[in-house]
Amino acid sequence: MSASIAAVERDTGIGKDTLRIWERRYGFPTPGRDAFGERSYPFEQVEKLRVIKRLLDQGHRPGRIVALPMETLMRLSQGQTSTPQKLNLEAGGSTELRDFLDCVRQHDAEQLRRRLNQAVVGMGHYRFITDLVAPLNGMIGDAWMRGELEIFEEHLYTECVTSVLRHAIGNVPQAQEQSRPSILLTTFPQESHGLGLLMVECLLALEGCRCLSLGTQTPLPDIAKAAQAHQVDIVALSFSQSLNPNQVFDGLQELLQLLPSSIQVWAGGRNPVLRRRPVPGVMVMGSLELIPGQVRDWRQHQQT
Amino acid sequence: MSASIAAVERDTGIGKDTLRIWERRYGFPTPGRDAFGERSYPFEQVEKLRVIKRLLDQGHRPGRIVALPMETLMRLSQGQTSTPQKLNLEAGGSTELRDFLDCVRQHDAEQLRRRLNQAVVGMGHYRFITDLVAPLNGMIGDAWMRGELEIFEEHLYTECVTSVLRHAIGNVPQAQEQSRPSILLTTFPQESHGLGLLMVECLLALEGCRCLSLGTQTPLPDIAKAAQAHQVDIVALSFSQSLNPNQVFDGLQELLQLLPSSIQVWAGGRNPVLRRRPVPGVMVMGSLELIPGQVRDWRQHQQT
DNA sequence: ATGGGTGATTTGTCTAGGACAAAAATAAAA
DNA sequence: TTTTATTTTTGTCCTAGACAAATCACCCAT
Repeated sequence: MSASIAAVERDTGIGKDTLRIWERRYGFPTPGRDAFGERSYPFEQVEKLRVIKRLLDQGHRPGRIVALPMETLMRLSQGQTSTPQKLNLEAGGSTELRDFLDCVRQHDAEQLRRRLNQAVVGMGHYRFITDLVAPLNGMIGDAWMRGELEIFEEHLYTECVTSVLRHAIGNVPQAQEQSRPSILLTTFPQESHGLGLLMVECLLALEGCRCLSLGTQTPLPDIAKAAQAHQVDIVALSFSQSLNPNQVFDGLQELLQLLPSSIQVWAGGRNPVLRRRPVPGVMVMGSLELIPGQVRDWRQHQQT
Repeated sequence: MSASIAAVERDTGIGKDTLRIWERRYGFPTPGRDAFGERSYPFEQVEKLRVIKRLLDQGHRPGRIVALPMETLMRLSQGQTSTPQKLNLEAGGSTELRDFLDCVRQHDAEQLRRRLNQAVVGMGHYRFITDLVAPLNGMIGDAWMRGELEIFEEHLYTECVTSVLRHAIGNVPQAQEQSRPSILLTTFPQESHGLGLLMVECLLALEGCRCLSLGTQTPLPDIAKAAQAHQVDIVALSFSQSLNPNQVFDGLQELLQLLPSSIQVWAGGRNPVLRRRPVPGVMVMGSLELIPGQVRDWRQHQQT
């Protein structure tokens, strides 16, 4: 059971060049060679690389951790939470959130979906997203970071929430054709995570915006073309943690050049680069709660 | 207006290695160099590369087309249809289908969604998928191949259909907890196209199967883990044209090894490799219409 | 004409090691 | 303590060569 360098890149998100140079610099990984002299990564090393990737996303540096033994890495993973929000830590999430998490752990998709649907009705769309889905996403992400959750369990969760959210969006009264701002939603080509986008779409629709989603992974030139074809006021993008920070930064700058200055660019999501290295001209939405205010600001500013 | 090699890879889907070797072999592209000696691709060349990528997906070979002037490439794009189905050609699709296509061309998402929703109610779920969505997908794909449709227009279409389909699936009476076969649905990691999966999910749900979708892009080991954790009877996978045939073939074989032989693997989608090089042990669903029959077959076979 | 080999060509992906700018960490100065 | 300069770290790009697998082109026999 061993994988080619391309397969490892795909499964870990670490580039081929990087894998090769780690081998040279840090002495890990140490792939064998197949009959053709090509690198062949044993399964355990791929597992370890995935743990390393997690830790890198958390802020650790390669030189310090790549050569470490698996055991030490696991210990590092345990003690840490990606978002140092006191809220999550002190209570380990409210009891209600824990119930949802337990559904995921027990693979009970039916019940999870049922409860989510109840929550939408009970809490209303806005709070459902800000107070339930958003923190749950964080908890799921953290649990996965700590290795407590399998990837397929996260997928199952994502699929359930997606389905419920899409249904919820369908129930938001459609904005008028001419209502503004009209907003184009999508993600960059490498970004396959579409849940954040859906949450934003719902919140924007609640504010009476005209939403136009292209789904995930739209090439940059096409984002620009769509924005102009539909004459939108704002382009909203979502960036998950998994994205390469450089590509996010470069991509945003490139996109700004492709768009007329009259169209604003809003960026949100958990990707650390947004806070660490803000791109001039891009409005960074640090939190979902800021969205309604931003929409109101836009409208005020536009009326003048 | 010029792009780095990483940006070109992102926007065209052509790998860095490939871009460099085309330059050496075919004399195109001919990027300039920036202040650091790194390749800098002019905008027009990126455009041309995207056209080339389209033609490659259609079956053309690099050696024949990469060096050709833009004008010739455009002419090549025009005359061709990917699926030589007489049906599409002779009438250009029924007039009803054409109406939907026009909605896409005119960027009228609202009307498209409205009409799709009407169609679901009017035709029923089954025929909506087999007689409307499936051929429409084909027409949209062909139009894109011919360069008549922008990528963002295709994205908009996909997003609309996805939304309508998800809503439709919500209305299919949920199968009993214990009903069988229970089926796990997902795609391979490289495959981001989730529409086919949704169509299949809907058809299977109509047949009373217990569907469990993981969404797109699940790593192979996790597909196997999920299948065993949920004790499904069948793993159903969808493969679009864009996927690398090798990866499909290798991936399917690898998956079979990870799964116990009691779990069947069903594969569907437009990817040519499925028909050209069938994988022993994998049931290939050449057409959506075959699904109900296959489910019935499974049940009969299982009762014995 | 059509089906089935066989050799030649095409093509993507891998390998090697070197180079260097940008980011991050550390040390030094205010 | 804050600011500035210097060192280290780190990812990505570079060149150039190699080769297996897929595909084409050709010939032969049915």
